[in-house]
Amino acid sequence: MAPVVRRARRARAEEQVRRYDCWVMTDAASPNPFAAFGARLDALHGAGAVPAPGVDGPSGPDEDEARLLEGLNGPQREAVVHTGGPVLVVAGAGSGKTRVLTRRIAHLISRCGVHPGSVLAITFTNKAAAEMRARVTALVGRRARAMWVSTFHSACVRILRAELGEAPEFGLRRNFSIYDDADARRLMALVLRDEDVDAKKFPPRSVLARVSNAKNELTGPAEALADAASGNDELHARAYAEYDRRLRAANAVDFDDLIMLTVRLLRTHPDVREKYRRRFRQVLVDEYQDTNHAQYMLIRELCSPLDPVPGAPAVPPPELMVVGDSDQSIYSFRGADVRNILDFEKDFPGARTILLEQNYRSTQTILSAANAVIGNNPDRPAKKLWSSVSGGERIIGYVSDTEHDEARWVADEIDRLHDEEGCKYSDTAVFYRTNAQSRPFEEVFIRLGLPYRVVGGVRFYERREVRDALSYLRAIANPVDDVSVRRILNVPKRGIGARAEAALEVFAADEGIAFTEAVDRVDEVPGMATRSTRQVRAFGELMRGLRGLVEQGAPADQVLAAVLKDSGLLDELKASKDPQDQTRVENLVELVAVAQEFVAQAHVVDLEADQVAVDDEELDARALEGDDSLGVFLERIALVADSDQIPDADPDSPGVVTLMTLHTAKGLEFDNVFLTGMEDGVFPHMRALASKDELAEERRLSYVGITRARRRLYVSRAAVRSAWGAPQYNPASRFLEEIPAELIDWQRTAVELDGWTLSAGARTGASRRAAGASGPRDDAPAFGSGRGHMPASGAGRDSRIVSLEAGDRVLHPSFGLGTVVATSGSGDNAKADVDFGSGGVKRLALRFAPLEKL
DNA sequence: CCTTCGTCTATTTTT
DNA sequence: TAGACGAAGG
Repeated sequence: MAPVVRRARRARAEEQVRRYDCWVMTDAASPNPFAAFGARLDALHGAGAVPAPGVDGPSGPDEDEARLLEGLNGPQREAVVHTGGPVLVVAGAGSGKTRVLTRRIAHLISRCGVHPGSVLAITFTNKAAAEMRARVTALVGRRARAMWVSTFHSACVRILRAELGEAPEFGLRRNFSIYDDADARRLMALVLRDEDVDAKKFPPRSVLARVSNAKNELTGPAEALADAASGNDELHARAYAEYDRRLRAANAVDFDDLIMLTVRLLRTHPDVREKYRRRFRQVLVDEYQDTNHAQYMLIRELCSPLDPVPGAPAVPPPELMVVGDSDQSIYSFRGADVRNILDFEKDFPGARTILLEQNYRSTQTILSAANAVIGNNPDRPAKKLWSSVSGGERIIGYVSDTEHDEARWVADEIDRLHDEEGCKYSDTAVFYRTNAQSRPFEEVFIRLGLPYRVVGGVRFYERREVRDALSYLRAIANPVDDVSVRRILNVPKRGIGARAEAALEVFAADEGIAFTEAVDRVDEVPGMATRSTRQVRAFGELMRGLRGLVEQGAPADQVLAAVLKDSGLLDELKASKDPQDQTRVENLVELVAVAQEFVAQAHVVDLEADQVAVDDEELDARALEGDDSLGVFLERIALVADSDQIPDADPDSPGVVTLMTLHTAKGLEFDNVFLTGMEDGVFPHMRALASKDELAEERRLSYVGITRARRRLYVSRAAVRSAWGAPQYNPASRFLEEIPAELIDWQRTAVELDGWTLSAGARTGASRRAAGASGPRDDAPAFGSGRGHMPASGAGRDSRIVSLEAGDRVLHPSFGLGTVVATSGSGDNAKADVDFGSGGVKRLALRFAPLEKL
């Protein structure tokens, strides 16, 4: 890099650090979950609605048909106007499905006389929901507000809160808590401990995963027990039953319950079911390929024919449109079942299928790469995306020495795009497979003063102090929520230890009362030290005071402020000398700001409600929420997703670079996309290598990643990557090799050095060799810019293996990366069976084999 | 009862 | 690397 440029960069970096550093840090740590809801409010005010580029311009309620169909291709048009039966829209990446969905809703409302309140649109994230609402509002005006546009989970919460009165047998009241994963894990850990289950053998996490699967299949605990085919199954079923029992006792549900219980409600209460079938005449589901069985059944319940009413005219069943792409199914680990979309025509007889194959997003080069990669998946309905934008720049590839160099290269290239090509930072995104990979990027970006934002990762709402504060709120809103109460019992430290907690627990169990009640009756609890008794009593006082505040109608932000102050949580952190605690204070302050914004927006919505004629049912729903500021706030927080936190691009600012996992990237698009960590073992992930199905899912993930790019796609990998201490030498991702070579312009490639794959910059004079087999090889210049990279460690193979055991990862000069599956013999006869993946399993004598233990 | 220190182990993706 | 957990000392 020329000195002048470097100096200029330094100056700019300093400036940007000044301008952004603080901002970047706090913002990365504290996303505002209500950004999405802000968009909705903007739309209501007729300002800042979010039209897609060149589409959906502002318009009035008297929109005429021609206008709604303008700019649509044949199949899109058909999807918009089709009525009279179920429709499946198979929408390839970038084929304009959001446009189809929004235009269809607008068309239904303004041309078909469909009442907005009878539209139910389900999206994958709150952000997508907010955007859809805004775009429909831009087309048909504010009457669109009566629509239900939400995620599966929010829609179910809404139905449950409204209808639980009809179903006392569920044992839930309307103010139920929603447990997230961490809460659920905590509860399951308690269950397993009390059942004397060995936590080593059955980690709460994995037991919970099975419970989750069962719920996604709509299997209850009794049924799970009946189906149990082994002692193992039985153990899980019993844990499931007890876990559920305690959830109900705490007046709480987990994520999976939201769906399962709603389905059960609709199945067992015909009156409720009929009510919603009558109400929702038009049902639209986005990302249908990611639905699980429970969600599928929910849709079925909602869209099946109505019971005939004697003497009344027959009401036709609700109309259903689902939109999806089986090639973008990337959530099967969470129970998503591609068969839902593949079997749609079978499940909904008379269904029409419409294919959207024209891509409006990417260049043909990018699409060719995507098609080539996804073409390697077996059992895939043939479809080929094509672009009207022919050609396009070649994909740029880069092999770095280490993950730090990779990050450095990415940062330099982003800078170049910004300086030379006039790209805004917000036009660029960096994707990786796992959250842990964000770190090197953050380090380099901070150093260079590149403004960035990490989406996901250690999330704001998962931070300890934030969870503590929220637990207070939940314990206030739902006093029988034992998990929350116990979490905060001794936070901040108030001298209530494990002994006291156990005594309270035993008392609660004996008396059959909630933990909170045991706290209130602490004087009766046997085995309490007087000292502890006093502390527990003070805690009870505190909680009663805070609940009193809510009863007086205090809004969420005030309750939160009182919690932080009265509990001493804030004081404890402020007094701490641990520098981390200062960040915690900032996070709590940020949480208060979030609550304030929530309250302010709720207020605006209320004002709107006064001005706009809203239909009765909308008012019903509002009445349910209106008096419960705290409850609604908690619910919103529980249901925010990572991708909800992505800021809308502001056309005037240079914006920030977005860093996120490939999963989070679904549904988004950027001019410039960096696909990083393209290494076998990283992406595709190690754990997926063994299974065909999982590998296919990884490939779909790569397809999703590639198709996020509008104009430029970059792929990169590191020859050496350190993961938990030790360096890993990962071979090139197989997905790289599935991209036709002529589409990639390698700016830097790897060479093979005595069997070691290293990137070009690591060559050390003597033993260099031409580019070998294990990396992408091409006509690229061997090495350029002379930035003085040093390989992380020498390529020497110095250590003779002393011992190996199953599970160790090893490197062999010709077979490559492998995993030890078994060992045999000892001393000079020691042998190891090593699985080299595509190279097969080899039995190697340790005395001779040039193995390197990693 | 709380703190501290050491050891251990886990690292996929998330509504 | 870090975060979580357990043992032991204050």
